[in-house]
Amino acid sequence: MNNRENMLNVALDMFSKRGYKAVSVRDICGKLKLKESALYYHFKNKQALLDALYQRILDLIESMRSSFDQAFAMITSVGMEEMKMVSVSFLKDYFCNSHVSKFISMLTIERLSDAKAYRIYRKLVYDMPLEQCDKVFKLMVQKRIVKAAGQENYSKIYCSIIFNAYNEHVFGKTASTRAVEKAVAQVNQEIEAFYKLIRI
Amino acid sequence: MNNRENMLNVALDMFSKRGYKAVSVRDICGKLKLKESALYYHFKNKQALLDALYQRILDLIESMRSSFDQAFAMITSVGMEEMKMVSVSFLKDYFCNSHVSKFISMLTIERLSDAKAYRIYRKLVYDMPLEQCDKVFKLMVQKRIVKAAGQENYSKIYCSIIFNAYNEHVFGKTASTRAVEKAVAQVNQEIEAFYKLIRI
DNA sequence: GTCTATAAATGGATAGAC
DNA sequence: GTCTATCCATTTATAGAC
Repeated sequence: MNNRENMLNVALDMFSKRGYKAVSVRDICGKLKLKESALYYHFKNKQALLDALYQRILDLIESMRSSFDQAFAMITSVGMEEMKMVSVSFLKDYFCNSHVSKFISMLTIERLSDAKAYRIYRKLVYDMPLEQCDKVFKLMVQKRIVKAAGQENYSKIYCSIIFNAYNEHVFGKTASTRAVEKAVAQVNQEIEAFYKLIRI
Repeated sequence: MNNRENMLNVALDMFSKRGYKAVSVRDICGKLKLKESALYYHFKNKQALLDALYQRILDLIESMRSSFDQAFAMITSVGMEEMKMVSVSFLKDYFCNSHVSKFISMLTIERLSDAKAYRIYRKLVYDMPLEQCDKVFKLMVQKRIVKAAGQENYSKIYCSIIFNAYNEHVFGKTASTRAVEKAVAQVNQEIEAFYKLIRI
């Protein structure tokens, strides 16, 4: 029953659907069945609520980076089945993670008018995924699993496929399993097609 | 000096940056150097302004569909250079078109809480592009330019590449030529890589 | 078609009691 | 930590003059 936590969770949920500016402190407190003054006890003002959420994402990104690195250290080879498994996990555990998904929605709105949100969005959606993919494809080229020619484009195309499936089927939907399954099916199919094109 | 037009243009510009709810009628009229009552002469209320914009996009989509169809009717063959040209034109004239680009931004925000915006967004960003691409790839398979195996995934992957380049470099930026050039460079490179993978 | 003036609602934020 | 009560700015929208 930590209300500070609740406030952050409810705020994230509402900001992710309508955007920071469009959600009032009254709205948030209404859902929490608390008065505004209760919220102002925990946060200096409305902006501080948003800043606290930004800090949470940054922490989350770092913790994901280290789990990624740990998992990668144990990889020895990547065939088609492994690649499909990794892709689906990437989609499900990263993009579709209920927290991450809400952050992406919120940042999608805020980045248009907030430079800080823009930087965090890029980190979460482009820089981090691309960085990890590059490591995997480099390994695959080294092991002579995929063609060396055109390797500098693999990560971008690969990430495009996954992010696009997320965007098309899951983005903005309230954690619908149906939507996730659709995205997974699309990723499985397209990643298989892509793998067949690049393998030696 | 048609003020109704100006109102729509300014509203679109502001909605695309901050979202419908976060922009006040005062903001819009401030930029127009008009009083709110002037706006309420042309539009029943704030919502009517948004509805008029939605109608504009729907009209724009239809007009684009017919230009696309006309251009397609004249195509006889598609080699690598043609494919790159079409891709760049797709990116520049469609997604980066200053009007379309603002609509995409606005709809990106509104679709999260507005079912109508969601439908229009899908039409503009997924359905229309995919529909056109399918026609081109079918022709390419028929002419034995690209491999038949995996053809059902070509359009999705192709559109992912282009939309992702748009999203990464252009989305949300105020019509920066620099940003467009970056996206064009990325598309050129990735589409070439993709073409080499699928050609016979 | 646009202006001034103003109503009515909503939103951010604080003081002080419990 | 939360509540009641309240303040003041912002916002949507309208009436009536020009």
